[in-house]
Amino acid sequence: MQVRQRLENLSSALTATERKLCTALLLDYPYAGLDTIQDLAKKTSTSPPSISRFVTKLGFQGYQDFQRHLIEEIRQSNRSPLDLHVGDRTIQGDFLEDFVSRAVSLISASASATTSAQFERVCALLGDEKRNVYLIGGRISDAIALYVSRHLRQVRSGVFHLPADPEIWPEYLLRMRPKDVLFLVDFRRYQRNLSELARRAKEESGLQIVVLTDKWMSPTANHANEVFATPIESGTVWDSYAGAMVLMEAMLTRIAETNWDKTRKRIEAWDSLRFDHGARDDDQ
Amino acid sequence: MQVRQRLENLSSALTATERKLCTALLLDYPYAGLDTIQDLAKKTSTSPPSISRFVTKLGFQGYQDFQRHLIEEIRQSNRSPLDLHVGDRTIQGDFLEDFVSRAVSLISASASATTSAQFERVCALLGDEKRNVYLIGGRISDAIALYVSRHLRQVRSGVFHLPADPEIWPEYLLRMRPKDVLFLVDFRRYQRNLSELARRAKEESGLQIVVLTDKWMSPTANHANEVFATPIESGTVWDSYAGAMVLMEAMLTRIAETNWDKTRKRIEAWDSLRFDHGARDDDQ
DNA sequence: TTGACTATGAAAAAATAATATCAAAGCTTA
DNA sequence: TAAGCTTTGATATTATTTTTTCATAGTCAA
Repeated sequence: MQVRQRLENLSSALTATERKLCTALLLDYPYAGLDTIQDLAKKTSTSPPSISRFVTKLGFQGYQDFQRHLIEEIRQSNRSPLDLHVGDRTIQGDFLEDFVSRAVSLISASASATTSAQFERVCALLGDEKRNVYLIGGRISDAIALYVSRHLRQVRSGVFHLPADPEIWPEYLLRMRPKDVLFLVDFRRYQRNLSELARRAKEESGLQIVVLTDKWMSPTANHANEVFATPIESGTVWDSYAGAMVLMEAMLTRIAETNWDKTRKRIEAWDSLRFDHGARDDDQ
Repeated sequence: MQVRQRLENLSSALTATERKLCTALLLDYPYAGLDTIQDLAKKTSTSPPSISRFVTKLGFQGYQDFQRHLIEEIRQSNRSPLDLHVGDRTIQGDFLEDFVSRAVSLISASASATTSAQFERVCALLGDEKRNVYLIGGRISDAIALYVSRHLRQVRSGVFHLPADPEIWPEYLLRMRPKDVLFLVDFRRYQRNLSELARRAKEESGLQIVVLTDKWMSPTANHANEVFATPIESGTVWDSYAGAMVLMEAMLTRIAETNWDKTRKRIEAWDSLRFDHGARDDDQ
């Protein structure tokens, strides 16, 4: 029987340490198990005895026997590297596997819903340090806005994540200049106050507006210069923002790579200033 | 350099015994070299010292070093499509498309690094309304924690997203009870104050700790009852949290579907209470 | 044929790795 | 809260593996 399967079979009867080991073994399967018992213990912050007991529990004679099995598995599956992956699949509970395949199609779809010209335009816009960037999202989608703003701040200055409270927005509205960019994330159930914000920002300062939304198009999109529309229907009770997330990661990567020299210096400077006890800075 | 290549390079300068070894190694490459030195000696009718000398001659530190190299070669040759990208920084062809294919492999990998039993356990834990849930993440990964907490709050009560400022944490620490759950998101560059938080929370209230991290395992994981380890290497300048994100979405979906009746009622009640001008509530 | 050299493996030594033991810590249950 | 059970890693022990040492056998040139 595959080691992998034994892990799965036993996984309900594992102790905390054993679960840690199980996780580590699966994450870099099957190579993690080819380390010496000491190295593996160190990497997983457990101890050799625990590992020894664990593999016994899995039904092997000992650690070396366990390793021989792993090697044998590799050898067997070598004929087609795909075997390993196919093996992976069957082990997963249906739910996760199923969910992942849906997410994968969403992601592919959201990439193809974006033209590379548009993608490049937005990257250039957000990467342009002469423009301030203001970001905000809806109740849930603000997590994406936060993710983008935290990354963007590592690349450039002039990034402002608007607070949730609309009372404070005017303060930002007053600061916006025509060259600036307002980046809105708004998925369905759209929030009226966001499109209100977009309208007023456009009216008062005429800045560029970029909206990340779904195919039903948030009303915010009416005021937008650029719209990323990503599919979000996962066929489950929640919408999935995975497509949007990957699109944003692609965008952030593009921006950072385009200005890599500057980015690198900025991150280095940033690191040297980090409070090492790790107080996280607030997005103002 | 590949072991194979080293063998070929040296093949003209080999003694009789060494040629025998060379043949045996190539005949069942690379697995023959994964035997113990004694077994290999027996199979090739040579002796351990000869083999030891031979691998030294090939340029390795010793037999174990030689084996490590072989394992690394196998690992390389079984690389997933994702890994193949690593290294070539400059993405040619369509940037987006390429990025997406990397993300897809990350997502599949993070699903296969999680056993369904573990997945179910964590879902049950976070879905259990008798337990309060506290969430927080690192500087960037807090976006994920935020995403999870916003969703979770639609499903159940007793969800608290900790603020970034550690000064305020004690207030939450005092509230934590043994049955509660602390959900931490911490990807590399780990933040010391998060593991400090985990340690103190564990010490003072003995609650359950669930950690979402990467394969290098945040120090936070030492205090954890459950660890989700997801791959994050995108082969670009930033790590990608897409795998983690999808895993979280799967989890949230699972939780919502399990308690669907309650969830539906909760969302309906929530909607009727919404300030329609859409002031977003703060995660306290 | 001899002597100088190399190649080789048996045996011993060393290094390394794995497991058993045990005390302490953690968890459960009454 | 205490007693009893389980889990855990430090330490000690044992087992295994690898390398060194060294004597012998083989090879080649003179």
